[in-house]
Amino acid sequence: MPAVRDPLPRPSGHTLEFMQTLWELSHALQVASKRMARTLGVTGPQRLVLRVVGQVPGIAARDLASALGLHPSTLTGVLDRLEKQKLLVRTVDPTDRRRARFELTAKGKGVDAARKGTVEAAVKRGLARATPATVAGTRRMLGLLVAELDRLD
Amino acid sequence: MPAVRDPLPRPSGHTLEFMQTLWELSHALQVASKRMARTLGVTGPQRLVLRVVGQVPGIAARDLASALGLHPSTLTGVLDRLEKQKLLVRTVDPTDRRRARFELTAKGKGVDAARKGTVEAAVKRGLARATPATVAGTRRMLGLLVAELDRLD
DNA sequence: CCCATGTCAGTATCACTGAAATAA
DNA sequence: CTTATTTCAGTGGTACTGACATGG
Repeated sequence: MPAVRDPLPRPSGHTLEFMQTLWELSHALQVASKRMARTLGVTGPQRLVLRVVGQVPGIAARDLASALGLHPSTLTGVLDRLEKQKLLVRTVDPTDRRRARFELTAKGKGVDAARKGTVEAAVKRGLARATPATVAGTRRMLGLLVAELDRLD
Repeated sequence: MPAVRDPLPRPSGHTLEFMQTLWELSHALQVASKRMARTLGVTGPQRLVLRVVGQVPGIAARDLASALGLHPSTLTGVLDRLEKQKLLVRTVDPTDRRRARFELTAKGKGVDAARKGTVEAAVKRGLARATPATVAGTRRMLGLLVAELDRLD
C-alpha cells in the first residue's frame, strides 16, 4: 500500500525556522562534499586545504589551521589523507625543524584547478542568482552568527 | 622563541571567500553542537529532533527523516542515542506495525524547553543584531544555495 | 510477488581532548 | 626550563551504502 503519509510538519517559531535552514545548509554542504569525494576524490574541507596551499605554497600546518579555524589535531588527519593520495607533499622547514610545510603536487594542482562538479561551482551558481547587495548582506549576517556561536554562553 | 608567524593568508576570489564563510559557519555549528552536548547532553541535530517531536508527538521515523532531510539510516543512530538517554520513547503503530512512533519523556520535554546554552539561543542573538530585511534576505540566499548544492552537476 | 519501513553492519570524515615527542 | 609545533591515541557523532527482516 502507498502508505498514508502523515502531513509533514514545519516547525513554528521564527528562530527555529531559521535554525532548520542553517542545519539544512550544513547538511547540504556535507552531502555535496561526499558526492565530490566520489567524483573528484576529495571532500570539501580537503579541497579547501588544497586551494589555500595552492595560493600560499609552503604554508605551515599551524598557519593552515588558523586560516581554516581548525584544531591542529584535526588538520593532521586531513593532511594525512591528502598526502596519502599524493595531492600534496610535506617538507620540513630547515630553519625551524618543528614546522611542516606543504606544497601541491602536479596531481594536487589538477584538483585545485578543477571547476566542474565542485561545491564551489554550486555556490557560484547560487551567488549568481542573487544581487550583490544580498550576497554582501548574507556574508555579514553569517559572520554575525559565527561570532555568536563561538561565544555560546 | 615567540615564533615568526607567517602572515595569515586570506584566500582571494569572490566565491572562494564566500565558501570559506560557509565552511566557517558549518564548523561553528558543529563546534557549538559539541559544546551543547557537554552541557545539555544533546547535540544540535539531536535537539532539533526533540524539538520536532515536541511539536508533533507520535511522529513516525520516516516523516521525521523527511522533515529533517536525513537518510533513514542516519536517523536510526540519532534516535538510538536519544532513546538510550531516556529523552524519548518509541511505540509501534498498531495499525501499521512497521512504523515506529516517538514521543518525548518528561526528561525530553525538559531538554526541548531549555533555552540557555543552546545553539538556538546563539542564533537568536545573532538574528537580533540584524534588521528583519537582512534576516529575510539571508534566508532566501541560503535556500538558493541549498537548492544549488542539492543539484551539484 | 512487490513495495514500504526500519534496522544493522561496515566504512569514512570530521572534531575534538589530553598526552607525548621534538625543537626552538 | 618554558614555550611552540605537530603528532598520536582514543572517543563520539554524522552520514552514508548495501543488505536484510518484517509487515502491508
